[in-house]
Amino acid sequence: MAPQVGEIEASILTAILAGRIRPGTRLGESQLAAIYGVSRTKVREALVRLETRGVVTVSARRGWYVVEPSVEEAREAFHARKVIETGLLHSLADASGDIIASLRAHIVLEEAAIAAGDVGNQACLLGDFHIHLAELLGNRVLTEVIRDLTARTTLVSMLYQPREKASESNHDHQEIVDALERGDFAGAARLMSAHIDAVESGLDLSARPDPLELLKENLASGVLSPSAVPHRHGISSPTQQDQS
Amino acid sequence: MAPQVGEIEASILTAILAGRIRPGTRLGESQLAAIYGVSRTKVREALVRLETRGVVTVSARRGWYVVEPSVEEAREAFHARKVIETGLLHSLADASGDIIASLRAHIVLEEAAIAAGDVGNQACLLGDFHIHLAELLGNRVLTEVIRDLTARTTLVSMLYQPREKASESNHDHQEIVDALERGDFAGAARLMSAHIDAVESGLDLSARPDPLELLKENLASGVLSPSAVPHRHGISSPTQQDQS
DNA sequence: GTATGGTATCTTGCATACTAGACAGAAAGA
DNA sequence: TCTTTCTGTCTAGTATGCAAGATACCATAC
Repeated sequence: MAPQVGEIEASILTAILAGRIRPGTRLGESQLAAIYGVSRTKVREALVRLETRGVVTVSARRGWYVVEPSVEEAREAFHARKVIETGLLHSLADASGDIIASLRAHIVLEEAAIAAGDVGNQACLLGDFHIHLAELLGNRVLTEVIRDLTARTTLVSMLYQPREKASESNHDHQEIVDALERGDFAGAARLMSAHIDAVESGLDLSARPDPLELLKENLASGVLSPSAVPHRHGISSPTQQDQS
Repeated sequence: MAPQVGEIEASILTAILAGRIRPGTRLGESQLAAIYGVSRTKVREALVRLETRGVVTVSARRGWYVVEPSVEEAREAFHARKVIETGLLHSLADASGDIIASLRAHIVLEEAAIAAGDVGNQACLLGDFHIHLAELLGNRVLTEVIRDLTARTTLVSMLYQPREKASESNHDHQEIVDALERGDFAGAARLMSAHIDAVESGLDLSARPDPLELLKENLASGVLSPSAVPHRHGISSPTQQDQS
């Protein structure tokens, strides 16, 4: 009946990655403890682990929140992914037929989710492609790293992107697998780099500036006229997100 | 007086990386709690964080141990480092004079530690070079990743290498910085790859086979004569290491 | 009507108490 | 003397209780 720490961790993580919990959402220890039917200790351990993975943060005596990556962090995460994933493809010597088949099967899943319009599942699956790719290449350490980085960029997408250009990503994935099948690993790496760039540039990294940054701008603009105060944004409160 | 969780985490980690605590050493919760003068809760959180970083493992109801990476894990860690660090160097567009100067200063520190014969400090500094390099390139996410991977390979070195060929590594580092100074990033990446390969191949990855493997060999050799049982190895007990 | 100050409540932070399981050593039987 | 079983002790796992602090709300004064 009582779930393990790992299960709680996974449950929270998938809820976040599927978009059921938005960045900035507060995750109260007692709340979660009640939901999972365990004591706060277990919940705490799960949250600590998610913190080391860069998915949640704790603010002392205020609570746990799903991270809202800054523009800077977003750029770094994308850059990190580009470095690692292209490096991985470059280091490849061969790709067995099994791997190609497995990746193609995954792409079919993506297409199905896109056709069904299942947004949460879409985001999950599109991220999973990269994790799946790393898994198939057999290095568990790198897989772990890519898994966490993908989680981060998925969070970034949620914050800065109105909606994911799912079919474009899906198309990119297909091209990458095509290149792999041809044995053109350098080409695959190039496509991967372009793909991650495309996802990043598809975001509106200026759409959601730091509240502090916004304030500073307003203060710098001389007289603080009432109309300059951005009432309608209301981004200073982490809990303002509706969680419907 | 009472140290923070982060301080405890760092303290344990540096002790491990400096070789003061050997792989396989047991880390009892109550023991550590007494040492740091805090309750088990804090120690536990520190250990959980170190676990997610791949430095310690917990065996259910038996205790926490400094990880003893298997040969497989060792290979994966080195491969991961090669992929990431060469990818990082490849993605480089320029290297400012400040960075070069900072790296050269670090290399001087390495030389000093080698000259002084300070083995623990040597291992630390040689690993730090890579972390320092990542830091200077300005991506904190990648730096974190490289930091953890370096910790892993340092552990591997402790297990499988009688002693680090410190001066060779130091020489490699110099060559990498030279290449960076010339703006030859592809060359630097090539040197880095060779360097990591050299460190890996310098290890005796067959020196410390799995206890299970050893047992299997002995069982396969027909009659289990008493002399065939490797008493003097005693690798089944994680606490047999002297901790002088 | 607005601003300010105080209080009440809710949050994590930390320590302690308790539980269950694993291991080791002793004792009993073969 | 060797093997097996049982029991005591030590371990992490978990829950709970209390304390410190931050936020939010309400009352009061201007």
